[in-house]
Amino acid sequence: MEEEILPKSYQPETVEEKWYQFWIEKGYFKAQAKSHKPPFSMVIPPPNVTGSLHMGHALNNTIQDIIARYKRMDGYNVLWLPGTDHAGIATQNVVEKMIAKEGISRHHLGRKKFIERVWKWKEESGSTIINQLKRLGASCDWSRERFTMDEGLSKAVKQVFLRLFKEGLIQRDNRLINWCPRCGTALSDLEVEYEEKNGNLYYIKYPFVEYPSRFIVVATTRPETMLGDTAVAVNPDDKRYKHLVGKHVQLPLANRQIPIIADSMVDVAFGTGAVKITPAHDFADEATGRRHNLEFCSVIDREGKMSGDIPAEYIGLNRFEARTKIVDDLRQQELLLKVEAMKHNVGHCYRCKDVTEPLLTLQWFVRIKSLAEKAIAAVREKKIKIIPEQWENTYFNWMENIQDWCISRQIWWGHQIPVYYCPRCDGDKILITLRENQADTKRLQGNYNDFIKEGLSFEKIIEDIDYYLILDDAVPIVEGESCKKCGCKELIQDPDVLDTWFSSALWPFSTLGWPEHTDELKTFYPTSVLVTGFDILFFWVARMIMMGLKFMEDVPFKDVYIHALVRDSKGQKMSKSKGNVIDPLSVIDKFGTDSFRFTLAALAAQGRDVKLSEARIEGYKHFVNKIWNASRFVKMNIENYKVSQDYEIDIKNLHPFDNWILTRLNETIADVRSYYDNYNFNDAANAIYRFLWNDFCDWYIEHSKLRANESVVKHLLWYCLTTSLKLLHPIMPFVTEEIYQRLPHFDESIMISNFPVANTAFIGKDVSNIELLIKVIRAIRNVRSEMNVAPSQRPFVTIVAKNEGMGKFLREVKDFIEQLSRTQAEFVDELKERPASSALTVVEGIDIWVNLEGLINVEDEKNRIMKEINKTEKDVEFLNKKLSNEDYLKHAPEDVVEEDRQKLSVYKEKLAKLVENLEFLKGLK
RNA sequence: GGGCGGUUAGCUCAGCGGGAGAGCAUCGGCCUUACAAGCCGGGGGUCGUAGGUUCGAAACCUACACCGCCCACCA
Repeated sequence: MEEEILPKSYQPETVEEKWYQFWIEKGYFKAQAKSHKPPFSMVIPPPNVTGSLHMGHALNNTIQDIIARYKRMDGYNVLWLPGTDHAGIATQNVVEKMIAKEGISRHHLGRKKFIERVWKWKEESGSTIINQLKRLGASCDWSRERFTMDEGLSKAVKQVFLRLFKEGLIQRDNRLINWCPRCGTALSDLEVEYEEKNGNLYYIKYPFVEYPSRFIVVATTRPETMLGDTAVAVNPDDKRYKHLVGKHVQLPLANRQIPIIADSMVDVAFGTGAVKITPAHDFADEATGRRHNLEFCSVIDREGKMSGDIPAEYIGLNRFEARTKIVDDLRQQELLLKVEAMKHNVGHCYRCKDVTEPLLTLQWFVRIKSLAEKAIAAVREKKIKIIPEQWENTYFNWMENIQDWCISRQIWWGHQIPVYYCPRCDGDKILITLRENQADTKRLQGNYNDFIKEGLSFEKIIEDIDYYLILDDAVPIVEGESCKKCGCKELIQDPDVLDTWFSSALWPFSTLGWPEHTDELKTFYPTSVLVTGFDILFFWVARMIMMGLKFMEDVPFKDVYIHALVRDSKGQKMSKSKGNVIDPLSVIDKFGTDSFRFTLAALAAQGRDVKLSEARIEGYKHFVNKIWNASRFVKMNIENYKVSQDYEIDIKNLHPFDNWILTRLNETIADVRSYYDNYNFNDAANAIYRFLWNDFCDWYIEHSKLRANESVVKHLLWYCLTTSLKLLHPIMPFVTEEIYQRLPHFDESIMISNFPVANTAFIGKDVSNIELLIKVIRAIRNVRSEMNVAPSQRPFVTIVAKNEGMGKFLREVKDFIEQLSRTQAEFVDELKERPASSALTVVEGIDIWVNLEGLINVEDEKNRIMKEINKTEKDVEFLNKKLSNEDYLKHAPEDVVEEDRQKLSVYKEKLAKLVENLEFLKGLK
């Protein structure tokens, strides 16, 4: 069964790979689509398929693995479904950079070849992060690994798009959107990061048409957009400008005339109180423009260059060059009044950090309001619990102010929008072609079903829509499909792809086989918990809730556990540019996976960022080693003992130490269970740490050296260790398995053993006797240390205690006192005469005299006892004061007061003895 | 501008109405036959500031300060 003696220290590298393979081979990670066990499911937040593991992943997946392993041991049919995300823009950018090294761009390759290239890269690098997750110990059901662009998920995406479209929830529209000139695509509002930058506020003079020598002055941070101005706005209540509303000004440089309009959006106090309005390049101005029916004049193109109906000298300049030139030109024409430095927020692309540009373009949008309302309700009604709860506010705040979601991206890597256009037909009025296979149609539920029952009614509803939409389902659309109007077969698919987060939003049900009605969906949806960082609360979590409610008519998960960010030891965000990135894999190599995982768990307090340092991980490596050595001890001590699972402990006649350790163990089990259940992983980690180290090792093992031949001790050494290993296994899977296998064990693996259940007989049991014993031993050790008694010395101690109650108990455990305090003890009922040259310490009314003969002088003892007197005096003073306060006695609960009274009498007694002893010492000279 | 978190020992944090805690670091003593990656012991804090509630506040309330996030169309 188990091997010989354990090596002196734990070597992670030799065991981790071995056990991971073992678990996989045994199929422990696999979930059952149908099972008599209760289901428990999680879907992994899919990492970027071409990415590699960073600290955020490590924390995220460690937490999920802790939950998965705990629940599995606790009897659940656990599905932890893994997978990766195609990560549209991010992946495309990576591959573009790669081919740029070969001197080519994606446009050289063409769409088809480029996408082939990306797939190739995906095939090459896609396993990197999966393998890294495996090194972390992640117990995902790898047989169910999914990818957001695999066949099944693509089908789900198309279904969802079609249905949302048919319900009018997806629309195509010409609106102002955030555009990244570098990536060449539209972005959703969320994909723009605002950063405060130093900029200028330029005051520009716009001459009146009727009085060219007079001006209205506008202030702007973006003078280059003035070429697209179509109005100047003032506040209707602004007395300075009231009379000018309706007049026209000459737009400098552009040679156009634009009106002065009144709009309450204008802040009278800011700048000059007159605002240039550029509806095609500013979100606020867009709204104003729509309110006033202004012209939308685009002057910046998709590459961020000046274009459109503007003077030739500006055409082709990039935005920033144009700004410089326009300011110069204005200055030359004396139209620039002044320039003030000003900080303002500048939007950046979250993928490439280029400055984003509001552009007017034709895009696809999800009308999200109605979806959001249901998603808000689900959280309000606690159908979904967000943990920690404080995030609910953030969620509500965002959801209640949600804007339509721009889902089209002008890139190539992703789910191409399943919409087709007929190149021959009249551009603006086209029919819809819809095709689905019959089986699918039958399966669809609810409104949708009714909706498409008759092709006619559907066409009627959408007859005003000006494009073709075809569900590219089982059969490729290009083959055999034709335009219903002109019959042409050369339909062109919309070139845009969907926002990556569109497919991610379907993840909890698309990965379970939707739109098929699978056993997996039935068993595992809704999933039990989603574990994620707060940074994708809006990107992902909120959208999953909306889509889940819409298409599954149920929440996608019951709990959302939101964990913190991993930062460096100074609390700074880890980033490549700062050079403070700690690579999880190198940490694993250096310290082992278990110490790393334990560190993450121990630091992952709810609502706090994780400040990670290598020193910390190294510290917990010591803990791993401590467990290892405790196991060595246990193993050596049970060598010739046959461990039995059925060992019956005689609860009524337990040795006090056994009673104590079992009480501590069971309390720990109950605590750890509750901590795991409530996502308090740091508390769980600390509780196990304390039990194993401070209780089991420091006291139980140490005391057991005196009882080494008792079978109950052998049993309990094995039992307590094995049980705490099980508690720890979710956090430290490898070392716990290694030790479990080397000790006598009754399951094939610790992974499939039952998670410990607390024996209620030991919860809250009175163990004050051992607690007193520990205090006595500590007090003696304290005296020894303070008086510099060498550890090799075994002084006599005289303990004054009647042979009844606690005194009797202490007499019974004399051997342990002697062993653990390294003394020779004698007990007396009362002192006949003061022991010579001894130091006195008092514990709960029990006098303990440590004989220091030949070891110490009187002066040292005087000093020591003075210190103890001072401390005790303070205690007495404090309690006296408290107990003489009438208000306290009147208001405080009985038991609190009673406790204080008892404490006071104990302290007073102690003080009297100490003082008496001091007086004696003084008399000695 | 709105919102959320934080401020407790040198460091990282727990405590969230009844005498200030842990780990690490530090100091002193130990190679005591599981473990020096260890054992034993010590020192160290007017719990950000100012008010308030209370018999009693690190904890609850109100302001303020500083740090960190998130959201927002002051150009």
